[in-house]
Amino acid sequence: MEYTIQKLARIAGISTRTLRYYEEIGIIKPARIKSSGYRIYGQAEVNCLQQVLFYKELGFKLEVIKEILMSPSFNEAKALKEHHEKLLDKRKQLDLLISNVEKTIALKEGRMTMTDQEKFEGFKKKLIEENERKYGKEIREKYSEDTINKSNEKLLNMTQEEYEEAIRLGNEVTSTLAEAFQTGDPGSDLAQKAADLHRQWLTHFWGRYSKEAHAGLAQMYVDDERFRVYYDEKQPGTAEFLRDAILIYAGVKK
Amino acid sequence: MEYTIQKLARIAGISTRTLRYYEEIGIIKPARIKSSGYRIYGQAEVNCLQQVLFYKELGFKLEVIKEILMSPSFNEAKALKEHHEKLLDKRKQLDLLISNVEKTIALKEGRMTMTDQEKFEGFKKKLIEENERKYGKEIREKYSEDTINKSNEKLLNMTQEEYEEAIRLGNEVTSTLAEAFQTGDPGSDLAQKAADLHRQWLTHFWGRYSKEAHAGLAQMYVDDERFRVYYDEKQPGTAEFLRDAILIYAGVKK
DNA sequence: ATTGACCTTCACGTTGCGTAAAGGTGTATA
DNA sequence: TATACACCTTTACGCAACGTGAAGGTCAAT
Repeated sequence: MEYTIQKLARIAGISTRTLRYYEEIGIIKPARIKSSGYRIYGQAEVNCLQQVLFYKELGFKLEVIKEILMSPSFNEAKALKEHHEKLLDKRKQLDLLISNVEKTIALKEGRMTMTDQEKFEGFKKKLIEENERKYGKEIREKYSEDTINKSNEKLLNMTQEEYEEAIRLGNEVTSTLAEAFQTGDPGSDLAQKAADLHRQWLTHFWGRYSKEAHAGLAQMYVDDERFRVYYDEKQPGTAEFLRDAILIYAGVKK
Repeated sequence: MEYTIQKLARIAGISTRTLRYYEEIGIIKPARIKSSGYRIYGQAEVNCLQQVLFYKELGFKLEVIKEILMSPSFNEAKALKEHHEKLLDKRKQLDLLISNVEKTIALKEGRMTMTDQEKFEGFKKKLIEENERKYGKEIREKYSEDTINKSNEKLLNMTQEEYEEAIRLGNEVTSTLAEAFQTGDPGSDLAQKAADLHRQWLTHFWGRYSKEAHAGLAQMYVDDERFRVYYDEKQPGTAEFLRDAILIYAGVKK
């Protein structure tokens, strides 16, 4: 049986380039070459190629395969064992690498969360300090020490996820409120939704909820200039609107 | 602190070529370049290089390292985990390869020893059969059945190493004998050495040694044409010479 | 004669540098 | 000041095992 280069490549499952390359480095030569220059391979070449591919699958370098196949005196058993040793060394190296990468991942993860934790903790503390500095005295006067302390404590004990949820809720309150403000009606569904969101937001900081406290806070939003500015910033009257919505929500007003 | 390319290479433990290559592929650029064209690196570059080498040790490709270091938004954790996955895949591949090589070694060894064993066993059996066919009757007449059977049994139980040792000894007997034959004196040191080697050779086939049996065998080498031809083949008179040497060695002659 | 599949050689690209070659620069010393 | 010597520069080939064209010739069938 005779094969053209492509036929041999197909039965061997390799490319014609590979066959030409093998010829180039002297591993397999065609049985003969036609006058047209076409390579013609015979059965012997098929067998040889089989051997080559076998050793290649075992990860031998082509130069070594060439040596093995070219000189029958070549100690194949020795070559196999040496190759085996080399592969074991390679695996050792690889294991070391993997272990190092794993260590790095653990370390980075540790440091990341550490860093983030630190940042987060620092952020929360700063928030509380700022609250204290800004509103401390007055709030402690208006609300019981207990409420404030619990609020701060809760803040400090919040996980990052909880914190982010609280922030998200806060933003939702703001946006819903802005939208509801357009209706002009603190009793409207949207305004009541804003009030509800505000309650949810509040419970993230206050341990428990009471209509009275909620209503009281709402009133404070109007009474205290600093809070009022925060809400009125974009739309004057928003603080008052929120207070009314909350009062309705809390059932102290209709 | 400013560094020339070689100084930086030295503190980093790499070559200047490597630094220039890193510059070529856009990983590290010198802080500035002097009018002479000399590259000058600063502290920032030292730090950057440190990062590069760190990732390189973890087996990252330079292109990936570049991405990691160039864009701070790059998800390093993800890159590490992907890399980790790739390394695990690589190890799996390697394990498979090693297992295949091991199987091949076992197979080849198995086949080799099997083949050799088979060859060897067959060879031994043929030897005995031949012995029986050639000399059987007569030898069984001259020596006891017991001696013959024991000899054959011993032959069959010989390991390949023992067998090869016996062959080797046999060859040594022949060569030493040929050399000793030149002296013309069966009592010479060399002839006695040949006799001793012959005894050693003999004990490989006979379980135990006795001067009498040795002397008897020696006599047979002369009396039996077939044995005599074997020894006299290269030098006529060798069989007789060996017999005399053995008789002296065994102490039955002086 | 033309198509379309197949063949040829030549040659560049891949990865991470090693290793020259050919020639300019910096600095210490005779 | 000349010179030696260490250091610098750019350019470019080499490595392993092919992949991937490009440019052009061959074969078999229509």
